[in-house]
Amino acid sequence: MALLDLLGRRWALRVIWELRGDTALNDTALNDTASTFRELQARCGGVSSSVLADRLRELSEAGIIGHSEGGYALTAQGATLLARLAALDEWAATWQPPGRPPEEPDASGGR
Amino acid sequence: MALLDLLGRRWALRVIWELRGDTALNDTALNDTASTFRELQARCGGVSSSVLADRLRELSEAGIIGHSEGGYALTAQGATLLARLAALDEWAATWQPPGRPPEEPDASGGR
DNA sequence: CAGTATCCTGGACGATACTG
DNA sequence: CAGTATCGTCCAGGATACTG
Repeated sequence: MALLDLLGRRWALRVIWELRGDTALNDTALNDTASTFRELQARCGGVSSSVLADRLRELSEAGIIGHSEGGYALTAQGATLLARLAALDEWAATWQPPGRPPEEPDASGGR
Repeated sequence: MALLDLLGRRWALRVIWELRGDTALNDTALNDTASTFRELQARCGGVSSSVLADRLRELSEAGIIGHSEGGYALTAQGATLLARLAALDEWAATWQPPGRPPEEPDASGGR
């Protein structure tokens, strides 16, 4: 699945997660809750700007996020992806890796 | 999501995918369709044995796959994960990365 | 603020050889 | 067949400095 090439990269999922709530009404016009580069960087607690820029470009090219004056936000398509990811996240919450305590709800992008 | 640490690793998803169909009836007793190490290695077209062994151990520790006399198979828990992954795969099929032709259905584990 | 340009390093991955 | 043990390579990611 080529999708995993994208989402498996560090911070990719975290960026999407941090943009939950910032959803564009359509693919070109973003709403006013869009996050700026530095905002995202702060919310992702210390990604280096080079890496963040990489992820943002990749996700943009994939049509998952969009970029406008106001900043970055999920595209309509990105929002549908988020829904599926939420389902995975839900599974991960139920997930009981044998021998370890149940996972805390955690959206961290860290490895 | 720590889950991505696991699934993002090379071949991890491919292994799960190749085991689709080989589902244990419960977590300990595997059915007779379980795949052997060499079978899996062949189906994954050229993973080195060291890496395959790593993935199999990680996925086992995660309770996603199981190992018995007959070979490897998904656990009951692993099967529920597979379902969610299928939903993602489904999304990826609909996915239209702007500028590129629609994706072929592809379960390759390659990067 | 919003990125781009460089350089460096750890560790994942792959190949290969080996044991039981 | 079913793995384990070693070793070398390569590149994603991180740090940092810089431009507009």
